[in-house]
Amino acid sequence: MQKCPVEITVELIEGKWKTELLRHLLGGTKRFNELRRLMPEVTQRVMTNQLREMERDGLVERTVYAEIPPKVEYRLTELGRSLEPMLLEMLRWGEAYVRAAEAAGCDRSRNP
Amino acid sequence: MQKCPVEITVELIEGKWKTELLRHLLGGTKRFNELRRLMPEVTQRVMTNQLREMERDGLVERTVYAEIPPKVEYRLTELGRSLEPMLLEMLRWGEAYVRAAEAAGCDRSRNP
DNA sequence: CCGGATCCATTTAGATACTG
DNA sequence: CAGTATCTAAATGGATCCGG
Repeated sequence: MQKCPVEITVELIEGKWKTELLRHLLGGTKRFNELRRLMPEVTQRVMTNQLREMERDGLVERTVYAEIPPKVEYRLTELGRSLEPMLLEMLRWGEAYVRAAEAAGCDRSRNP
Repeated sequence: MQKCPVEITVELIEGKWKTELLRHLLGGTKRFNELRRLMPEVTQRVMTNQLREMERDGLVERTVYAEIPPKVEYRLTELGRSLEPMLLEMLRWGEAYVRAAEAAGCDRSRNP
């Protein structure tokens, strides 16, 4: 059976930190430690993983400069930038959801 | 720190079978075994879990009829139905992605 | 500065059997 | 018919240390 494109889309952005990374990268090219400073809660290993997955998926480009000290830049590919309108849709839906869920007293806490 | 609404949106639909369940439920109310027949690869336990999570999140309504044999219906709430336009956006983006990734020879296989 | 190598904790899903 | 109960497997994320 052929996998639904919606599912494919979800898989591309469902890493724990990917949407935040995408948000920062939509603002322009960033160096590795720049991203680390923007997201201090993420460990180095996990951040590398998430970025490499997005690279493999064709959303992110990685440029290594042969310098001492090393310098590595991450930027969105055209495909990555093409996510923006969809992410905005998701943002607006999410905002509406939060309002609706609060109004309905829906408890979204994961620890009952 | 406040969690990004995009991230919230992703969390609501990122279960392995949730988008498929949503697709079926967008077509109308379904009984439990009806869903099972539509998705034979999912085990009972997992299907129950995913449906219950979506119920807790306010996307799905569950109606139990006090009959023998039991009858349980699942249907989308208004909030759940409000996902449709966003899911269509994601569908269209996903389709474009697949075409672009294939054209670029991007290997998305998870087992190198 | 960037990240690889290890080891561990947690979460998620699947297999299988049983029940009101 | 529509679950629950157990057990196990796999995936994901995190902590920590090491290296060019």
